Amino acid sequence: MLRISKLTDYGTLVLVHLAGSGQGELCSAPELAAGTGLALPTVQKVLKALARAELVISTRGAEGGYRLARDPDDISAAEILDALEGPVAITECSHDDSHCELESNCQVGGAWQRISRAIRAAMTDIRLSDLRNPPAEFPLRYTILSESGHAGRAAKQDTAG
Amino acid sequence: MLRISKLTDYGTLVLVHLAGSGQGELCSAPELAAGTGLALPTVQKVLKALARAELVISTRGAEGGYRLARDPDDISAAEILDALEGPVAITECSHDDSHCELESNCQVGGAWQRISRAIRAAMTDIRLSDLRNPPAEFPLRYTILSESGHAGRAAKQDTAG
DNA sequence: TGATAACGGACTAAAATGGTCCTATATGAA
DNA sequence: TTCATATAGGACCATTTTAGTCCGTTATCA
Repeated sequence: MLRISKLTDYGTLVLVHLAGSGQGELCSAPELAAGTGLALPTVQKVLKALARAELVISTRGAEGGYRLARDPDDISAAEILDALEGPVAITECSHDDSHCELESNCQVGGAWQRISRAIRAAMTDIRLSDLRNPPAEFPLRYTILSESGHAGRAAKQDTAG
Repeated sequence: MLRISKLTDYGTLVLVHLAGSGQGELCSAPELAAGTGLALPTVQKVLKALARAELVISTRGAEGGYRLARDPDDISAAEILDALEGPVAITECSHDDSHCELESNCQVGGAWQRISRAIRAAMTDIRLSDLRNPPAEFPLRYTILSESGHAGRAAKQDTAG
């Protein structure tokens, strides 16, 4: 369905929250969980990934927590995606050794690549700082691309109530 | 991982093959399976979805088969995706009745929407006719968006050998 | 009437995802 | 030193999604 995972969505939420707390400000995972309304374990998982990707910087120990590694203007949606769901691939193909077995028939590869690049370009253009302003003109429920269907964010965690 | 499914990939392959066979030309599923190197059941499944989406037109009975419903220039990658993996959503959210529970915290929705739109625009620009020319400058194995990783098309079907 | 082919759906196995939890390590304060 | 708090890095399982196959039915042509 070409959808981003919930983890990525949560991660964005967390990053937005972090961006709203001042650059040098430390936020602990429990604080962020409370602030975003997400479950603590989930927030912890997301933060670990973000820290590994060096989008946030962690401080261990009591009074520890997380802060943004860079200016919100310097973090792109593409990076968030990379951090939370790995590199963005369009077609799944061969491993490192051999080419795809259909190669002779495979006239499509380059085209999906063009699509991929366009997607990535679009995501690189969007910065974390852009994500902070809630564009009120959007009903929020429709995060869908095509004409039918619906989307939105549903949290099942009990802490979300 | 923001990847398209294999079915979509296969479908594109089939459509490209169909586009290469002349507009009015009928191709049966077995023919297309042989032509693309994909397993017959898979090709059948893909063709059913494409027929339902009216990207191809089917003719039943002996001597039956499939042909493109429109000019290859009139079929976009976005339509292929819609046909084979449903509408393209970015965040999964609430169902029809209620908004997402995080709505008050959810400052992100609109932004993912912008990304979605950019993605869709990119995919609408790419036409089936574009997919036919194998851009030789691409090594074909790298259908990946970001700097690391690899991609390609791997067929495990025995008919692909 | 029989062969061929699409149609619609069910079904299973494998993989990805979502979410939680556990142990180890680091830090600050009593 | 010891305790409380936090991050780090996994393991773990339930659920969902995806991939792929197969079945019975319907339609068309020879």
